Amino acid sequence: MTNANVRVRFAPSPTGYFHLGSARTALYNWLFAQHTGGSFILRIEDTDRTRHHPEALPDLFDSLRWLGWFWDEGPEVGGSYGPYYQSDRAELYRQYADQLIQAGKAYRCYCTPERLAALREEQRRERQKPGYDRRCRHLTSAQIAQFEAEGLRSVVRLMAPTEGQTSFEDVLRGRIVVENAELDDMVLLKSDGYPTYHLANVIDDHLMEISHILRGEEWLPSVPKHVLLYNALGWPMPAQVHLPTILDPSGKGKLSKRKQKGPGEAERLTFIHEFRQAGYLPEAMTNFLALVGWAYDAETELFTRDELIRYFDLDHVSKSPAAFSYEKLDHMNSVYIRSLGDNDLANRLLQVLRRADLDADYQRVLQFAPLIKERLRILSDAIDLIDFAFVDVHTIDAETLVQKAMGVDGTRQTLTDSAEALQALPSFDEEAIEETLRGLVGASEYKIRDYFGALRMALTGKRVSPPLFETMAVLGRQDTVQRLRRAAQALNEAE
RNA sequence: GCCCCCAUCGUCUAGAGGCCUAGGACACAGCCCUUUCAAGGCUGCGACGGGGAUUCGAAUUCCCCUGGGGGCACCA
Repeated sequence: MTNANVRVRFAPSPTGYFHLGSARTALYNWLFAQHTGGSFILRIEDTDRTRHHPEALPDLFDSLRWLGWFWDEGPEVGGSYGPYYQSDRAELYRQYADQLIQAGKAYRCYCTPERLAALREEQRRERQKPGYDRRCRHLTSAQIAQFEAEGLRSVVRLMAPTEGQTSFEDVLRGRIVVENAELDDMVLLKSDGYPTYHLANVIDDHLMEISHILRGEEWLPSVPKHVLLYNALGWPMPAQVHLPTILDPSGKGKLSKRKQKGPGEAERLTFIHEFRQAGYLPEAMTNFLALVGWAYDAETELFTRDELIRYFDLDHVSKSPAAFSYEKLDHMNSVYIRSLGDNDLANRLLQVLRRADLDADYQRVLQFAPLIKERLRILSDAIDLIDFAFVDVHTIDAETLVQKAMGVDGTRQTLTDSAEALQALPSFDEEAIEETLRGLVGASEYKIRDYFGALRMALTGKRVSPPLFETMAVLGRQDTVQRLRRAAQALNEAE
């Protein structure tokens, strides 16, 4: 399907950092626009002045660009349907609100927040449906004049029908019908003069000529109210597509926008910048997120960006909520890391290592890249894996250095023998190292596992490391021999 | 409480009446490979929530129940 008239928007409100749930919504909008050749619009719904978070916007823009989901219109890129910040459009919303009042389709309500809270409280106690009781719906002009004279603050409410039904078509879910009695007179304009989501979103979607609304399922219940608004304004409604919720990994409840502890005490990653920081690849994030709520066929899970764009369609978007699996993301990320070229990987690792305060140099990282490539789930795994290569002295605990089967003397002997043999090698390359060391193990009474274990420990200070011979070759003769000798020395001192 | 949405392995899913003794992936278990850890290979475990109805035939259609999720603000 190619339709240049497709215009979709991602419309977050800047109240916090860009998180997984919003990201999936943004992605589907972006993919749908790319797929259809339409436009992807970014609009900032900043009409709640009390919840504005100063870092939200920079975080959002950085994250979207990092992911490569560029917007065709919106902040920092412009467009002919602006402004793209709702706070800059406030006057517009007031005009439409006035227009609705003039037409008798909306009215001013002078009820105080306190009265409304008390009303809700009472309704809750009486087990009644919460909702505005429409007290101000039929004020006389005299009453209105009096309230205005008293300087009472007011909001504008929609005059919703009390009987009949309202229905609409959701692309994924089909026809949805609700009783108008369930709807109440929603606030369109707040007392501070700013619009509510409902008013602003309807007006902007219309004026910006949005063709499809792809948004989270949590908006489904408010669509009937929007239908009323579109009707009151005499506008056609864009196609509605309500995306399934992303659930917490446990499958219990919506994925939180805030920090959440996983099993154990580990804090789960929530914000996109955290995934970036941890070393998830934007390609993998895009691929994985696309699959939370959409599938191409029974088999395929790995998609390039272009394939995603080519294959993505609304027909295969799922209706049921999906739990977010961090394990599967990790797996996919590791697949993407393994597919990276050595230079590419080295460049990405360099940043991660330096951020971890390691004095890493490109050449050495490049040499390690192929050795650790298949051992990384996320880029920051590299820190634990090869930090030893970028520190001069590492203290090795004699306790762990000594192999049980070899004893202190045996371990020390192994280290010095190996150091000597390696020192004497004509050529210090991987093959020569392996041949020599295997020869030494064969001549000794020890098992390969123990023998190499001691060397690994001496060299890296770890039980787990990249392959031994390759690591030695990367470290070089001098460094390797020195590490082995220092370790042997440490055993002397420990005695 | 009321309203809306949803329902296949533990999780993500394929499945649009016979191709299904239900396929793939993650996770998990075992074996192989192996200098550690990974990666890789092989094998295994494992699901159509329940009940009716339609039909020659239902995971696929309809109804009820149950379960899960979401919503009921001068927040978006």
